[in-house]
Parts: sequence; C-alpha cells; structure tokens
Amino acid sequence: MSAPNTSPASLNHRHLHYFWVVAKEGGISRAAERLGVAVQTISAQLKELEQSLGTTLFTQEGRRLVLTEAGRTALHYADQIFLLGEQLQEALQLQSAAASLKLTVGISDALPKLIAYRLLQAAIDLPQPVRLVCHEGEFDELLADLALHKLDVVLTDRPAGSRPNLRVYSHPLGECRMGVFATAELAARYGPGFPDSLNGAPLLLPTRDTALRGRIDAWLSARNLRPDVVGEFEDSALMMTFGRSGLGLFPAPTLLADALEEQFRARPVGGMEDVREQFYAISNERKIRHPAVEAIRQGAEKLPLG
Amino acid sequence: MSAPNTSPASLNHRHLHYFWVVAKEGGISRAAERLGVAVQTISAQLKELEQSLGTTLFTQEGRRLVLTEAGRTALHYADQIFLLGEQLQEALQLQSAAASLKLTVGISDALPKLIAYRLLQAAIDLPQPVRLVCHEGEFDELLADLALHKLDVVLTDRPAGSRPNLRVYSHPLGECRMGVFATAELAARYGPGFPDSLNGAPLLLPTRDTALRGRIDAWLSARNLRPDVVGEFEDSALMMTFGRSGLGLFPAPTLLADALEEQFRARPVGGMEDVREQFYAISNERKIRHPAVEAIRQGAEKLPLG
DNA sequence: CTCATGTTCAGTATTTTACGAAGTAATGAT
DNA sequence: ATCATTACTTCGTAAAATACTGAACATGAG
Repeated sequence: MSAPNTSPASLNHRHLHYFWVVAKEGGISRAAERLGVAVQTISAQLKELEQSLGTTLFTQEGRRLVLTEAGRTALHYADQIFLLGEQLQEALQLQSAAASLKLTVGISDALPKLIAYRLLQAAIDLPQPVRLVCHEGEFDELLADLALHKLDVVLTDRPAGSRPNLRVYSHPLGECRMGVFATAELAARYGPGFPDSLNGAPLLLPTRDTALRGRIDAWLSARNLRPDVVGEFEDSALMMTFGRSGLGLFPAPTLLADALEEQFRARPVGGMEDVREQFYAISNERKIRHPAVEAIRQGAEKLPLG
Repeated sequence: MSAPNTSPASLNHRHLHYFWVVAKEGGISRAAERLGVAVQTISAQLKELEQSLGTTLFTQEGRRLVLTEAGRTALHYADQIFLLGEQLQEALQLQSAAASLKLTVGISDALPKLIAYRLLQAAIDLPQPVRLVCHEGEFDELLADLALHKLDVVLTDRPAGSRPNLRVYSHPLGECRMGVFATAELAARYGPGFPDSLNGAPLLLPTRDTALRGRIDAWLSARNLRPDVVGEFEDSALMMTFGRSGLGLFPAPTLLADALEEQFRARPVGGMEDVREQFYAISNERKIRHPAVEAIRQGAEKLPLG
C-alpha cells in the first residue's frame, strides 16, 4: 500500500528552475529577461516555491537579492538536479543516434534464403539503421522462440495453424509461382516434353512436413507423373546445393531464375502451374508494432513475388 | 522559425515524475492509482515525454509495459533526480528546524542591562528558536557596526540623529520613569527631605555623552540641587556596581526597583519626575524585516516600561 | 531627487494538465 | 468460440496552473 505520503508534495520543477536562474543571474529582472517571462511571474513563483519549501530562499539586501543559507543549500541541489536533467537528454540523444533498431528474425528452413533476403531488404532499407539478428530453424522451434519473445518475427512459408497454447498471428506477405530448375545438362535432357519428361526423372524435393511439398505432390499426381525422388531436404538452400552438383532437378520460385543461374548454375526446366509458395510473417501481435516488421509487411506488398 | 534549439527545452519534471512512477509501479494503471490521477493523463504525459526526448521509453509487451533500453537509461537518471529532490526538501526542513534565527544585537553601554534583557525577552520567546549574539559598546561604534551589517539591530537610549553617511532608522520602543537608588544605609540618610537632601549628597551619574545625563542635569538645576558627583560611568551596570558598595546614590529606572533590591541591595531614595529614560531599536531598514527585531519592537509596546 | 529593483494587485489570456467516453489489444474464462 | 476483464490509447472538453498587461507602491542607491 502506498505510504501515507510522507513524501512532501513533490516540488515543482518549474518553480525550482526559476529559482535556479534567478540565483545564477543574480536578480529577478535579469532572470526574467533570460527566461522571456515577466518579472511578476517569477516573483510570484519564487514565493510559491518558498512557501512549498517552508523557507525563505532570498533576502533583499540593499537593492539586490542575496541567497539565504537555505537558498544556498537549495541552489546546490538545484545545480545537480538540472545537470542531471541535461545529462539525461544528452544520454538519450547519443543512445538513440547510435541505437540501431534491433530486429530478431526467425527464418524457416523451408523458406528460400533469397526470398528471405528480399523480404528483409525492406527492413534494412529503413531510414533508421537496423541491426539484424537472424535465426534459422524448424518451424515449430521458431514459433516457440517467438512465443518466448526471443524473436520479433518469424518468416516462413505457411501460416501458423491454430495452436492451443500459442497466441501468434500470421501476416500473409505474398506468394510466388514455382518452377523446376536443374543444371544446364539436366535441363537440356528434361526440358523437352516437360512436364511429362518428369516421369522417372531424378528429382529433389522438400521434406514432407513443408507446405510446399504437399502442393508439389498434388501437382505431380494430378498429371500422373512419377519422378524418381532422389533426395528430400528440410533446407531449401541445401537442396539447391545438391541440385547444383547435378544430382537431380529441383523446384524453386520462378522469381529467382536469375539468381539461381548465377549462384547455382541452374536453368529453368519448366513451370509448375498452380503450385505457389506462400510467405508469411508470424508475430506475437495482431497489429504489428515493430517498425521493421511492419516495413517487411509493407515491402512485401510491392515486391514482385508472383 | 523554430530554431534548432540547441538548448533542449528543459524537460518537464512532471512528465518525468509520471514516467518514474510508471516504471516503478510497472504499469500506467497502478501508477495512476498511486498518483491519484486518471490513466489517460499519464498515458498522454508519457507520450509527450517520449516526444520531447525523441525516444520511446516503453514497449507494450503483451498486456504490460516494458522499459526500452532508452527507458532504462532515463529511469536511472530519474532515480537520481528525484532522490535529489527529496534530499533537497529534507535538507531544508532540517536546516530550518535547526537553524535558529540568528539575531546579532548591539547594546549601548548606557542602556541598563536589565532593560536590555527585558527588551530581548520578546525575541527569545518567539516560537522559533533564536540564537542571540550580543555586542556591547559605545553608541557610535555600534552604529558603525550596524551600517556594516555586522549587527541586525542596536538597542540604545536615544535615536540616531541625522548623520550624513549613515542610513539608519530609529524605532522608539518606549520610555521609563527614573528614580534615585542607593544602599539601605545611604537611602536612610538621604531619603528624608528628598529631593532637597541631594544637595551635597554623593552621586554617581552617567557620562556626559549619554542622553540620560542631560535630562538629569536639567532636573537638578531646575531644583537648584548641587550634589557631589563622585563618579561618572559609561556603563550603567558598572555604575550600579559602584553604587552597591555605598560609594554614592545613583539613578535608575524605577521599573527595576525589585531587581535592584535583589541584585544590588539598592533601595529607592526618591523619584525624579520628568526624567525619563527612552529606548530605541536602530536598524538599517525603515521597515523592520528581521522577525526577531520586529518581535522586540512589538514586545516593547506591551512591556510595562513606564 | 530620480532610477533600478522588487512586490502586490486586478483582470485576462494562454498553456498545461486532467478527465469522461469510446476504442483497440491482449488475456483468460466459460 | 465468445465474452468479460485488464491495460492502454485517442479524442474532445473542462479545470487548473501559469503568464501577461498595466498600475500602484516600497525601498535602497546614486
């Protein structure tokens, strides 16, 4: 319970400030001039301060005001108080200048790194500097970290289903058409006759627990295609790395065609109509408060993802 | 034309106080309860503080407010600032409690000590404790010290005449009838036939530079009395001490009859009609500001001096 | 004496602070 | 899922604190 307010009504900073300036300037008129305030005002406020403190701060000696003993004591404290006030403002100014916004983001393994990069670009491009901390991991782990506030946001390829104990919100960021890619050699062999050419073709796929895998399986079976699944990967970057070595064809966002050519020497083999990879930002709040996360969401709207 | 305002508008103490309490209480609602104001008020003032500081101090995490890094810095300073504020008030409270009012008084030699004591009684009896510093001396010396602010007031038996370079003000305190006193033996001898018995009687008198001496001389000559002036004294107490030894009769305020009997074994010999000793307080100010001096002046009005 | 400084007062304007009502979010219970 | 609860915000207006004008007055200094 709050104590019976032994603490005397906290002293008025404005009054103290006037007192301080008057003491520094050595007179009410000069203080009034410096403060841009009428002398009567200062005189009255000084009186109120003296009343609230229960002491007289100045005595009129001759034609000038002279600090009393109590006044000198008060001035001593006021000096320190206002010094601290200035230091506080300086400290925060420095801090905010140096303080880049910190964005701790979890990136789902299944999300192509390049997509993640393009999404995060919006945050990096914010006027204020952003310090990015990226964690990669499995979807569930990331959600757990998010709930514990160890992450500000999770970027992933699917919304967070309704979970009993987890209160998280999925913000759709967009989607992107998928295609099949491979090394130039494999592309030359399987490109013609696509998609029928996929029958028996060596194919790398995401693991079954990803959103994308289900859509690809559906797409294949709708066309009665039976590729030879030579590898399954949780991490799409790992899949592409294997694909680069010529182990098999692999699915990827068509959007990334150029980047895949450059980084993985991969050529497009064919498009997978209807199969789209979706992207979500998952946060703890229905309404996104973190400015960098909001930047990501807004940036995604304009991004040519699909 | 708002200048770049290098000097940051001095931060609002009230805002900072609200921030401080919110941080301490861990929430706006609890802070509002403790401060006895509405939550909206605090919320708004917090926003203004954040704006004025250019940083956000709290983030809403779930349903509670959590200090940001800047907020923690600000809290650190606020702690010190409000600690100082409390200390300031405490210090002044102690100081004013212990700080007895200091009254430096000059007492003219010619003024009877007992009169001085009775005059000062009013100051001593003030509700606030008074620390008395008494200086005795000659009238002119005391006036000089007064002008130098080494004395708050001079108690004397005459007003300060208009002096060219001295700006002092005489406040009449009252007057008191005079009588002639002596040891029991002398009183028995000279009492009968008073005042004619004074002819040839051994008499002690104040020196010629006192106000009282002039009046006594006038009184004597008006009655054609020629006493034998066996001693002149600047200090009335010294005169009475000699009188106590039986050296001669001496004048004194009739008011002090009881005290003279007790202290100096002196008996009244007779009264001196028309001779009165007057008392004045001399100060540097036309209007008395020193509360103890004012108490003396007021106390003298009620005192049975005459 | 005059000038500079400070006090006091009355009446009014401006700024700051406060609050009621309504709204948004997150949370926990049914 | 729906709903009440808690916590905070926003908006518009009311109350309070602060400031100003203008004028009279006190006092000490030159």
